[in-house]
Amino acid sequence: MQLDDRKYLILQAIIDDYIMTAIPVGSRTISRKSGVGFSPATIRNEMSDLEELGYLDQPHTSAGRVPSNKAYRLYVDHLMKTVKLSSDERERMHEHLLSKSKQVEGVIRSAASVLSDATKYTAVIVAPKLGTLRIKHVQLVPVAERTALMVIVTSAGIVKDAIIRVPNGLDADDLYSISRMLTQKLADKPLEAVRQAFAEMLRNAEQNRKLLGETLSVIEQKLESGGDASDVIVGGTGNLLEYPEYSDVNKARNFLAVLESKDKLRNLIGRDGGMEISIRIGPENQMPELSDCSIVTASYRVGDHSNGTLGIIGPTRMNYNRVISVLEFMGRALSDVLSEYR
Amino acid sequence: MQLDDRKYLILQAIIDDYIMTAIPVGSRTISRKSGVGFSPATIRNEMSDLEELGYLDQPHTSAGRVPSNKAYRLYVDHLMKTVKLSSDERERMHEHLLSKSKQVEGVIRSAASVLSDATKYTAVIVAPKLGTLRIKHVQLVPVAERTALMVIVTSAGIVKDAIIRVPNGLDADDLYSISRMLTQKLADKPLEAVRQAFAEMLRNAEQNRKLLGETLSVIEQKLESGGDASDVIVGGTGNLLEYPEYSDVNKARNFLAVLESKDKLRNLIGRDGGMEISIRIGPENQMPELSDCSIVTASYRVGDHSNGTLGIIGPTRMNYNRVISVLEFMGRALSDVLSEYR
DNA sequence: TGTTAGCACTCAACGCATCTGAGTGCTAAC
DNA sequence: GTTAGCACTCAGATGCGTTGAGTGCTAACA
Repeated sequence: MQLDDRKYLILQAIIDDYIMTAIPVGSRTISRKSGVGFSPATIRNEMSDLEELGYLDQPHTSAGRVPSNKAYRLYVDHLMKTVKLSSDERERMHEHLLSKSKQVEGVIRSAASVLSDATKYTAVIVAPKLGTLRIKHVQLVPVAERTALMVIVTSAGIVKDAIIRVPNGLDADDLYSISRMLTQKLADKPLEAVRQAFAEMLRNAEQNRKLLGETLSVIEQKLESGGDASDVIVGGTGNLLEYPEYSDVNKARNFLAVLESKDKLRNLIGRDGGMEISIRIGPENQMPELSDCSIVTASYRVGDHSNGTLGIIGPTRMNYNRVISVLEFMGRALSDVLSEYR
Repeated sequence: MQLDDRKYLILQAIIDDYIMTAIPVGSRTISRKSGVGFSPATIRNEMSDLEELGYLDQPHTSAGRVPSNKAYRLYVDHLMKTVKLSSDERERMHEHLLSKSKQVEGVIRSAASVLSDATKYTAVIVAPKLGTLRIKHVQLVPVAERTALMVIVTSAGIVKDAIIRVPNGLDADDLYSISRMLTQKLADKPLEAVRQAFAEMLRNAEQNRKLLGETLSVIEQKLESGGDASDVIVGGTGNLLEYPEYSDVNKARNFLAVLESKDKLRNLIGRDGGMEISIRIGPENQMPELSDCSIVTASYRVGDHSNGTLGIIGPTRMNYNRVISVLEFMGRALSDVLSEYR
């Protein structure tokens, strides 16, 4: 059996309706819709076919039909018609995005809150991986006896820090000159070159080998690691509770637990860096806790080589349409705002 | 009517029971408890008195009694017997606290997760206000045309940054020397002295007045403002859903909304800096959304003058006892770990 | 005089039967 | 190929009696 135009039409109508109402859709409902000129009986026949083809599920005999994940996949790939955001709304979002700023993290936070407000789902934004950025400045600041804080500033205006131990007998001035040396050697280099510079420095170092060694290993670790908890920012945590599919407290708790483990989230959201828009529906996101959620992600650019990810997590029956528009817009807006800082 | 020993005993028994079960307590239940040698009838009389005195409420005629906020207040002030944490448990918490570290923020995050795990409620930790810390280092790093990132490192190893505009004609070297100057003038000064130093610098500055002006105003703003969103860290968001009082989705959503607005949270948790342990029960915390929550806070020290706050938010029938023990312990532990960095 | 047994009373919660209506599948007519 | 008609299904709402934990009151007891 093949999908003809009428089947597409009906499937689309069902999905559109279910996305809005979350209640199983009956043949009468579809029949009444403008644009569909068939009687309930005809629709029923088609629905029966669609169910056999795996696009619809029926919770129980006397209920309407519910789109399957396969149906959503078809929907986002072919059926969905895209809508544009009103310029008014774009305006508002852009404004809100700039409202706090002054800090990269602040901008990202604003973005998360704009995203979640605009979509009514949960927003997650992952900062670009340090390893893909370039170092701008390294500074060792003595904070206590034999302890210093290492601050790394990257090209995107992202700042990372770590506490390191300092060997005896090094005073503030020593740390300053080491900082200057590190900055000179490492500035504007991509990760590969940084590693090379490390090796060279260690070879040539007559004194302070130990400190240099530790410093470099911390930097390397920062650059290579996926990132830390502050790189993942979540907005609209509570939004999911709006939806009937999460009125089950247990489900809600599972969901919140995922939102708290930033590492999982980073893997989930941050993984597809390159693509424009990525949509994962239900089980496609490989995570049993989120098997009835969909995740839509886009990316934003920071500088030339590096990008972060912004994403929306919502029920599989989410308003893909709108979510995609919002994500596309915010991806661009965020890129613009952040490259101002670069 | 006065509270005699027996009334205290019974009230305590009722509260203890209700804290554990969350179901209204009947006279039989109390009568059966070891330590209370009276028949249900006697208990009933006493309960009736306690209700008249405002310590107990009755959801409906044929239900047991529930402690009122007044009762909880009496409980935490006089009735509650404190328990000690097992050394085993202390050990485990301390270990977990050190597990990530390397960064002040990382330690605080760990602390939040330890707190929420240990209590099964929601934990909030507020970093010390910048204004109470001392500046260790100021650095202006050029990140783009006419734009620089200002990084401020404080004595506690806390790092803040902000984007600032740079007037035309200043190159990296200029920014470096200005950084050095700022660091020299501002290092180790408390807020008052910093302000004075500002004034003096501005008076003497022949060139770069504009940049200096902006820089200083940003620093001042950072020092005086309550802080930004990253200063408030929440753990165990989902824990509250464990409790029957939050099985109402609406309540849960309200609660989550409060946890998302970091400003409100900071006001709520960070307000009583000085006191050892502060307990606010229900309406005492002046926030309608949290009128059936209790908030218990303690503080941790960073350096000599400065302290942050750590707190637990839970239902009014929370296990005050345990929460207090855990907060006291973690307050000390956090102070210890963070002063290592100082 | 304080304590307790006894008893009638209350009322949320539970189980159970019934009703309702949205929805289906099938058949026969158009 | 489409549709009207009809019997059938079944979750969810509604109504109702039962249950049992809990109370308050009274009278007897130590």
